[in-house]
Amino acid sequence: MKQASLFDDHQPPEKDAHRQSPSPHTLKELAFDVETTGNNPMSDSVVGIALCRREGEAYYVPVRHADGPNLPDAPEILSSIFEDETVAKIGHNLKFDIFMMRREGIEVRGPLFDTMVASYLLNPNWPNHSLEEVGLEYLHHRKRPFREVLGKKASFAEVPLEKAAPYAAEDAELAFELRQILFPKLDAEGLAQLYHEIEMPLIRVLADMETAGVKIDIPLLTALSKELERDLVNLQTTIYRTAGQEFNINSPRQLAKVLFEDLGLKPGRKTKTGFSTSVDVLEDLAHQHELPGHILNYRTLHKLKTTYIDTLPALAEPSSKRIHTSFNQTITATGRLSSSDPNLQNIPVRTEWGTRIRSAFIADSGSLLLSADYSQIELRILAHMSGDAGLTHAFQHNIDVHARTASEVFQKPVDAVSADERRFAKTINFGVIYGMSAFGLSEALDIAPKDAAEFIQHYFATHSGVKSYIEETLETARRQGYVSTLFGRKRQIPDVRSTNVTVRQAAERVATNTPLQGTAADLIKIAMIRIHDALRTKKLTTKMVLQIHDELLFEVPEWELDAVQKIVRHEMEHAMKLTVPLKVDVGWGKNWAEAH
DNA sequence: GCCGTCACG
DNA sequence: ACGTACGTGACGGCA
Repeated sequence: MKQASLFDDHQPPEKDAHRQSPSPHTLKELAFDVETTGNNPMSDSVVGIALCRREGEAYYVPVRHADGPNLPDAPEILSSIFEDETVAKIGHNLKFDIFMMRREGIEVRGPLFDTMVASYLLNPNWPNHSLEEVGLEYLHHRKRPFREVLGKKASFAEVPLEKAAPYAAEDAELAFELRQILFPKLDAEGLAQLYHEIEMPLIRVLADMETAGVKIDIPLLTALSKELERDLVNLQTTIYRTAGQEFNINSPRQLAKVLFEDLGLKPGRKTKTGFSTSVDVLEDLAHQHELPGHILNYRTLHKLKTTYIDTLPALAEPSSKRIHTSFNQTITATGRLSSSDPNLQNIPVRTEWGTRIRSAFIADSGSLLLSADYSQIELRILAHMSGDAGLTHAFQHNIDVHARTASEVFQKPVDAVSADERRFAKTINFGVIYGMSAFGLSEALDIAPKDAAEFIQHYFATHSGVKSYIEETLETARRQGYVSTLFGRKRQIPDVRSTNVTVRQAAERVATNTPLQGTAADLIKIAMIRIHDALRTKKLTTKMVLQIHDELLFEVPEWELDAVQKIVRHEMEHAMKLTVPLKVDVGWGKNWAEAH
């Protein structure tokens, strides 16, 4: 690849070298890449910006290099280009670039073409859609490692310009060339609509969510930490006394030795490395000995303390007390988002301690947190996609779907279903979504595999629509090698053709689950885009702050509560027109625990 | 850097 | 006989 830049001749640039750039108004498409001091959008700053408008012609505009010239009027030039709605912006991971440009006071406007997201839609199974990987795959271009360019310098700003400029220019040109390759592929794969109508608009929504962040109550977490520390010390003493020795409770290996060698308890499952000490094993052992119960308590509290209570305050912005997660758009194989650094999609909820931790997620003064979550979204999608008569009828008439499943599986009137039978049915309904096996269901219900097989048989006997839907999905997967969501998102599942039974059955569960989980992901993404739009159009200052797969969390000024509640409910319930209604539960309060 | 474990949907 | 529910991310231990 030709690397053209303003500084190809390795001469220091003229003071107004950037004026060699063509007039922004002649550009219709612009590939760009922002070079930064690091990769933390909250704390790092822009070093320079690479631009490419045609093959073999890339420019680098230094902004904050140690060796200058750092073009004093670059911001005006750049904003006139980047804020031009008629210029499509091409980049690899545009969310990051949008962030960094915002930090420079420049809003990236116009249509987006993100080559990282394009690569993700083409193959969501890939673990890594970095520019290095994607460039290698589609352009057979081996990118020079950033580490190598950085050398011993602490920041890209200290890399000499004659070295920095060609490197940066290459990134912008790579994005430009990837766009030429990936655009036709998206079209050919039927992914263009999903890309342009969902994934690209979503980038700005996610950027705004990450910028907003969510406020935490640090004094509350500090108090919880102290209380938890006392409990843990007490538990540790109890554990050492009960075990008759001191050991590292957090070491599965040392724990296994204590339980299965020193105390002689009967081991359950084995892992690759030794006997398992996981929760289901310890629960069984708790019938034989006092120790496993204490270990389980210790593990739970230790997990909550180290992962959440002690970690979150350190990650908050000191001035605002807000936490800014990353919402990753190109990670999951099904189309869901993921959240990291920190993960705010796995904040505890199921226990009393979970509630206490959620009460530390708070709204700013004068505002409330509003939570809106889809009720049984994947089962409703299953009803729609399968056309199963019973499931569809239940949702259309707002009937308790788990009780109804119980009545059919246990062959008794809905009114006669016991709480236990309903719980069983709920697990079975989850099992259907996961592509259940008799073994998996037996583990989940703690019953014999034979009995689980019987439940499954009863289930499919009374849900012929679901049965044939799953059979057709698997047949389609075998024929075309992939499965699709309602909105056309694809996931390749080559292993459905494997001759290895275990591998094939695992692939079949994936093939069953992916259209359901993936359609739910499409649906909430549509809702997020429309809500984001509606909030802006109506000039509301409410901020969307979190997405947790089937739930959206908003920070709402009190006087906007009524209006926002209506918008959120409407957009979530009408994101797609299905044969069954979508139901959304809305709640609000001063903290996340109250909002639920 | 991998493993086991466990937090969530 | 095998070895199994679907999708994630983060922690501590250990090599």
